[in-house]
Amino acid sequence: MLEEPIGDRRTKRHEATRREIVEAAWGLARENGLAGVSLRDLGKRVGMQAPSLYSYFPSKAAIYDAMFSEGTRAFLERLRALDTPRDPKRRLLTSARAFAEFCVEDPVRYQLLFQRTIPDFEPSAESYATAIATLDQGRDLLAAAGITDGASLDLWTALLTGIVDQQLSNDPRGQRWTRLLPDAVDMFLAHRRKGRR
Amino acid sequence: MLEEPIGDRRTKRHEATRREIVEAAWGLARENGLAGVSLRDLGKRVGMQAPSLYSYFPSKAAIYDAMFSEGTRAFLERLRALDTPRDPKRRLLTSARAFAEFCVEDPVRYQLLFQRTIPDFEPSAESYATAIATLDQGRDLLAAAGITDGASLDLWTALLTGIVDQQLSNDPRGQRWTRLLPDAVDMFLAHRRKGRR
DNA sequence: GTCTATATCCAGATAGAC
DNA sequence: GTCTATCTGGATATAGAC
Repeated sequence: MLEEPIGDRRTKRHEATRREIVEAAWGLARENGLAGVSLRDLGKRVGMQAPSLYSYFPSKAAIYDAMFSEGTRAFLERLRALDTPRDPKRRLLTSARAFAEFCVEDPVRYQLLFQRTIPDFEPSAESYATAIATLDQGRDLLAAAGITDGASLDLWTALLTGIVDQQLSNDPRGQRWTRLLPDAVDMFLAHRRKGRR
Repeated sequence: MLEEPIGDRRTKRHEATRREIVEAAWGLARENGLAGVSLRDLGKRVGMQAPSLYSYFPSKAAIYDAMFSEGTRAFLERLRALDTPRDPKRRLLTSARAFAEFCVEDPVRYQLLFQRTIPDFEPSAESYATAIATLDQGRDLLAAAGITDGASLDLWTALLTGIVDQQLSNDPRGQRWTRLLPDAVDMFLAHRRKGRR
């Protein structure tokens, strides 16, 4: 029972460095784009030579994977932290705003999690499972707002992701599209009411 | 007046080869992704060595640029060929369908024209000007359907591009989202009528 | 764990013979 | 116009000394 704490300390140090590397990778990605992260630059940023990174990650893809799983975890926490107003309209708007804010506040994370445009990167099975569970959570959230049928879900996700996408593409630091969210919710819910009559 | 035809013939041959190269580039892009077009592969495909391509284009970016301008030209022609029904709803649906079809029928072209995710490629000033003129044409088309105020335009473009984007990302060869277009037009126009009351 | 040195591969672009 | 040969520079990853 004497060596265990030492092992723990080593493991902790190791873990801390891994986190440091991932953090630096986010920084590089925000500066040069996701595809612009090179192991040379990354090593430089954390103060080691590129090959030393292989003591912490078996490949570059593993670093992307760590970023991906960190992103999904953050998204899940954000969803869980939502309060759920009684009014369905408020409920839908709350979740829509949460999603839009999450996307807009970090475009690179949005790209990694939701756009999947990175060459040669597929999330590991483990990371992917977490992501799926998170999307289920999102679907539950919409169900709580009364949206359960497939066509409605598809129309709503198109509308919401369209707003986010236009915002990020055409006005990344403003609110030109996100401010339309209340209007979009009104439009969508009114249409659904009409459809049910 | 004797040498001119010869010069013409040379120019024509040159132009034909340029077109052949661009055509091959589209093919490669569809197979390996836009970023996956290499001059080596491209040369192989048209039956010459990579350096020979420089007799036809001054750089790789110039090839992308030729593709870009070809794409915008095709889009412009598509818009011009639209008939414009009297009924505003039909008019909006017609243009929406035309846009969605144009995007979905060639995802790589969509990516090049509308997503701009290519590393180190910016359209030349000339190509860009054509693109802007084309977008103006699109805006006129929406104006003809009665959409002129900024917020409405933004909401509509978000909805339409959201549908296209979800279609391409999640069901590239199906119609899961594009079939919602009539529903989307209904929803949007009903909301506008309500807003005007 | 970290380093240097290197392997391996691929890219775009250029030089110069023919 | 087309070729071969090469330049220049980038990437990920590995070998092996310390």
